[in-house]
This record gives sequence, structure tokens and C-alpha cells, in this order.
Amino acid sequence: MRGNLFAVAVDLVVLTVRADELAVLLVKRAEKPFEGSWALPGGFVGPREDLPDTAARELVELTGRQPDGHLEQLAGYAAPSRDPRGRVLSVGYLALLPDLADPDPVDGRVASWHPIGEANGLAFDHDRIVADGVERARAKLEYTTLAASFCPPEFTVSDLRRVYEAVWRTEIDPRNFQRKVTSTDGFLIPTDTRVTGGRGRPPQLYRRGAAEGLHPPMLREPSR
Amino acid sequence: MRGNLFAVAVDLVVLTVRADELAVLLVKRAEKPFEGSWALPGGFVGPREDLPDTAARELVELTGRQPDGHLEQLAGYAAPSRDPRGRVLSVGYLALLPDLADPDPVDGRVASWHPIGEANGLAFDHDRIVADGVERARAKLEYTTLAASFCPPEFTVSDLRRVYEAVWRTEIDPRNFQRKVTSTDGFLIPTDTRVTGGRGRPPQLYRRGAAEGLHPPMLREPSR
DNA sequence: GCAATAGTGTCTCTGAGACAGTATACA
DNA sequence: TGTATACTGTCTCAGAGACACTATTGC
Repeated sequence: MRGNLFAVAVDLVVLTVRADELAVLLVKRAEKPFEGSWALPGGFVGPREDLPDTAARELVELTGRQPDGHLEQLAGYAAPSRDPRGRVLSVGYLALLPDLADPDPVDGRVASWHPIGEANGLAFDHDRIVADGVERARAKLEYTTLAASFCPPEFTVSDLRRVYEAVWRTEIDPRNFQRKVTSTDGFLIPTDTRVTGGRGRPPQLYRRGAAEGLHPPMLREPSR
Repeated sequence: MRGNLFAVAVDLVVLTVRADELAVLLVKRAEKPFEGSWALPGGFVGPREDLPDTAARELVELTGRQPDGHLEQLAGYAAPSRDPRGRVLSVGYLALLPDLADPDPVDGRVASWHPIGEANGLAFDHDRIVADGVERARAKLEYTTLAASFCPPEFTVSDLRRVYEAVWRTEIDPRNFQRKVTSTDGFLIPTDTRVTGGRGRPPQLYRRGAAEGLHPPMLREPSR
């Protein structure tokens, strides 16, 4: 078999919405190269692992528990000079999670959330991978129900709307949004509960429905 | 640097529309494993190549000329058992081309077009990669102008409609389709020419415009 | 003339966006 | 009481789909 050999890693773009901003989980590198720089969490693919296995394992190590969010592959990155140690192909994975506390350090690695506007100057080509992940997330909110992956198991329509507003950096009319999402079959399942202690009328709590696609889609920009 | 090593290949899902059917370009394998099976054209990533370089090089070798179509990355595939010779990570690339003649054999490899309905039982995990490519193409026709990549430099509205009908396996009303695509800014640029020798009224010829996105999108399934 | 394809006009229905108005909490 | 948030109703406009009609060719 011809072809030279690569080390293969999986790098995770873990996104959440905190304080009405899209945020990405980064680790500080303790070794060369890029010592001291922020980088995407990631690791090499094990001898008997497939890519999704590695991604899921990394995510569990990072968050300390089986996450309820969404995980999908982004793309492969293999520029010859992307890692000074040699040829490394990295497969980016995109994870969408509800807002968690800052994760505990694992193996001495400290991970913390950074608003995507401040996630620049990362190690390797990770700026690019983050940008691809953010763009994928923005696009998928349009035609899927993935926004709910950013929410805890039970959430209000306003919670969901704030996810869209944070990811797209837009303002959405709460009344039209309410009508749209509650009238889309399979998007939201109402529970019997309402949230008390808030400021105004107590909102209804919903769970994720089974629908994955949005027909018709929810558009970021008006059609004209 | 930890991690075991992989050979890295690029496999091409080259699609076109022939005889009103979506077709994929396949090569017959002359060596083990999967000797005699149909497979996606592909090859290993060179020492100084990035993934898009390898994909473009393979496409030029395959078609014998610089193609005017579209080329984008699909995904990485790295199941431990996908290649009996050892660990091989393959990065799928999707190419959309106008209908060409059957390509000449290159390096003794014979490549030929197969309607996607008959492209089963391929070598390795290539069935899966083809399915991913077809689904990507189907989805992208909805919200981009990529359908024109399946057409020659100059084409009619009917040519373009037959692309949509072949890729989606649907029927589209020619009159509504005409209004939709000709009224979308930047999709089609009219030329001065008309096609003669056809059956009915001679159609206008168009070139691809600069627009890449379709707003609003063209939906496969009606909204309700 | 007829059949076939290209292209326009027009109607209806659905859904998005704007926004008035009602419901129900806390201060 | 006022203010904040949740939710409903209604209007208008744009675009999709259905389809009648005109235009221009080959036979």
C-alpha cells in the first residue's frame, strides 16, 4: 500500500449558549507546540476506534457525563504545515450542548467557555475549524430542530428563542416565533408544568419533540 | 507525538446527470482487496499535498481536463475494518460535473458512469460514501445555485429543470420553474442566442450567474 | 392544419412579518 | 396600581402551486 502516513486526531468544537452569547469550549495547551495558547479539545484516534467513538469519548472526558446534546462531523483538515511535529490529519466534530457549569479539569487540562467573538488566535488551524463549526450551527438552525440541543431537557419558548437570537445575532419577534415553533408538528412537546418565580406570566415548559427537520425552514434573513 | 498512524486517501463521488438520471463515476478495481468490484476513484494524499489538492489532481487525471464543475469535501471515513490492508482514513469529496463522454482509461483504469440506482455493492464502504454524496447534492440544490454545475457553460431553463427532476426524482411544473429561476437575481444570465432545430419554440440560452445561494430556497417537498 | 416546447398572466392559498390586544405573574 | 413577560388574533404582503393562455418552431 502506497501513501505516506498521518497521525489522525479528532478536534471538538463544543458550542453552547451562555449569557445570550454563543460560546466555545477551549483548553489551554501545556506543551509545545503552541504552548500557552488556547486550542480545541481533542485527541488521537485509538487503535480500535472509529471517528465517532473518539469524538464521543473526548466529549465524555471533557464534560464528565454522557451529554444529551448533538454531535456530528464537520470536516477533515490536513494542510501539510498545520502541525509542526509532522503530518497530522484532524477531523473536526461539532457538539451542541446545553449550558453547563465550567467543566472540572481532567488530566490537568483546564477547559473553559469563551464567547466566539473572543476565540481568536487559537493553536494550529483551530480558528478555521471553529469558524466552520459556527457556520454549520448557524445554517442548521434554519432547517432543523437542533436549536433545542442548546436547551436543557425542559425549556420555554423564550429559552429557545434566545438560542436563535444568540447564534444568529439577530432579534426575533417573540410573538411570531411563538406561533411558528408551537405550530410546527413534532418540534415541541408541552409538559404540564409552568415556570414560577419569573417576572411576568409563567411560561409553559416544553420538551424536545421527535421532528428533526423544519418544514418550512426558519430563515435568518428575510426573503427580500 | 502519540497516536497510531493511518494512510490517508481521497475518494471522489463524481456525479453528473445523463439521460435524465443522476449517475456516479466508478472504476473497476484491478487489485486486491475487492478485485473486480466497482469502487470510487481515489488515491493517496501526496507528501506535500493538502486534501483539496489531491481531490483536484484526481479529478483532472480522471477527466483529462480542468473541469468547470464544483468540488467540495464530504466527510472523513475511518472505521477500523474498512480496509483489510490496515488503517486507512478516506476523505470523501463530492464533484458535480456536466455530462461528459465516458472518460478515457488512465493508467489502465477504466472509469464509467453508473446510474445511482445501480451503484450498489461497491468496494470498501463506498456505498455509504456515495449515499452521503447524493444526499449532499440533493440538499444543496435546495438552497444554492449548484444545479448549474451539472449543466454545460450554456444551457436552457429546461436543461436546468431536468437536472432538478433527475436529482430529486420529482416532476416540476415547467412554467412555475421558469418564473422562479429567471426571476432570481444572479442565477441565470441570458445570452443573445437561441437554440434552433428543436421540437417547439426555440429556447433562450443562459450562462451561470454569480449568485451562489437561493433566497428563498427551492423546496423538494411542498411545505405542507 | 397539429403537436410540441417556450414563455407569460393570473388566481388562490400558505406562511412570514408587523403589531394590537389579552392573560397572568411580581413589585 | 404599574410593569414585565406569555400568548392570541388579525392584517398585509410575498412567494408557491395550479393552470389558462400566447409564441414559435417542426411535422
